[in-house]
Amino acid sequence: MGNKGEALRQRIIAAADELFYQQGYEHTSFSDIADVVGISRGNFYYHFKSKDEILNAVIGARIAGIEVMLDEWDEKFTDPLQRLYYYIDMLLRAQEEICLHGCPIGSLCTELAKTNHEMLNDANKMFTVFRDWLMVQLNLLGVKKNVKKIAMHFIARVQGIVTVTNAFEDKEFLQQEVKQLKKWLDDEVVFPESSNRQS
Amino acid sequence: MGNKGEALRQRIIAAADELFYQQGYEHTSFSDIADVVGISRGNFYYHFKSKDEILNAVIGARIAGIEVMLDEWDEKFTDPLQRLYYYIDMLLRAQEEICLHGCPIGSLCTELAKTNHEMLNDANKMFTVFRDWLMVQLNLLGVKKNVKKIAMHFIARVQGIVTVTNAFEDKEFLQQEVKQLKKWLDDEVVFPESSNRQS
DNA sequence: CAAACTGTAGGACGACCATCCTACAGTTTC
DNA sequence: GAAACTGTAGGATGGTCGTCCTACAGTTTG
Repeated sequence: MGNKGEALRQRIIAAADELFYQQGYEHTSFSDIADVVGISRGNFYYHFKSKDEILNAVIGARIAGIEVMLDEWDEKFTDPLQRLYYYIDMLLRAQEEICLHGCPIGSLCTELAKTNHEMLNDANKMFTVFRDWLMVQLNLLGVKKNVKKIAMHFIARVQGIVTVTNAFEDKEFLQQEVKQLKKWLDDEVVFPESSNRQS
Repeated sequence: MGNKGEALRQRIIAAADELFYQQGYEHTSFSDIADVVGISRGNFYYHFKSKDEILNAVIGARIAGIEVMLDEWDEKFTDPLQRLYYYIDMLLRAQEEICLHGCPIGSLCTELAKTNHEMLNDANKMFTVFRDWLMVQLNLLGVKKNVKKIAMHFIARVQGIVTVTNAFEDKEFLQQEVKQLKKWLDDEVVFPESSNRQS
């Protein structure tokens, strides 16, 4: 059946996912993953031909995980504005991990860019999934102009908050920025008093 | 005299600085630096006792370099608003490098956080130098409330732009975000129409 | 000139890493 | 029950890394 092998494969991916987030991709060795999963080092090559292949599987799993999560959000909230608030509040819900390890997506992309890794172009698709979802919510809110730009801006705002929070290990900064980001969403995106400021 | 030795020490720091930016700290080996400088590998330990000591020297050199740069900006522009524009335009001036390697400060902090490196608390001082300078300029502009928060917010905005630009290797995104950041500076910080939005 | 110091070179080390290979146990298929 | 396949274990390999050590050339100091 290969059921047992597939289950182990999933456990390897899950362990690698967490370790890549906590320690970074390059800094995580096969031994690290093997220790967590509880299998032998060399046996890895039965499931994955190379370390890059694990990275590829982790990126795929993360993208799938994000899509599932966003579907759940869509079910949980009918109001697109509530969904966007929930997106921002993700920062609060994950504040401990963010303080310690930053953003799983942003920090991986930063690392892959540094090592000139070809898979950067796959990794940044994790952002794209969020972006597309954000665009849908903005559309539902009646935002007509510059929807894609606003969505990308949104993501960049979140990334900035995470980078600085992580660099200073400062949860308070994160908390006050979350408030400000919500205010921006209210004042500048949903109910722009004057003309649309996004140029 | 030790003059020759000191000169070489400076060349090592400069080479390490550039390589750490382009390749990351962990991913840069002694051999890499030695090749660039043109000296033997083992001889490193005459000038630096460990790799961490080079990192320490690089951080120190960067902080000194930033301080010199900001002093030059202060001389070049008398208007604090012009100085802040020039700060934002730094993104445009460095857009090629940002696309390829991100922010020298942000990406280093991200990496050090991942490896639980003690020197993160020294590295984030590079941000602090910018923050303090920003606070001075904001004060000169007559901003009285939340000056520190606005300065940190400023830095986070820049970091977000850099992270996304780097992840997507997208200079156009950087360019449009620069425009938006200037608009924010004008509308929300310098001439806030309604009440001060920074809470 | 001899001794001491400064600076450089390059090899040796032990550790770790990704990868490969072979051996072997368990299951399935014929 | 023999053959084939699935899955696991663990050692071997070759490379790279940070670090250490010794040798040596050049300069300075006595």
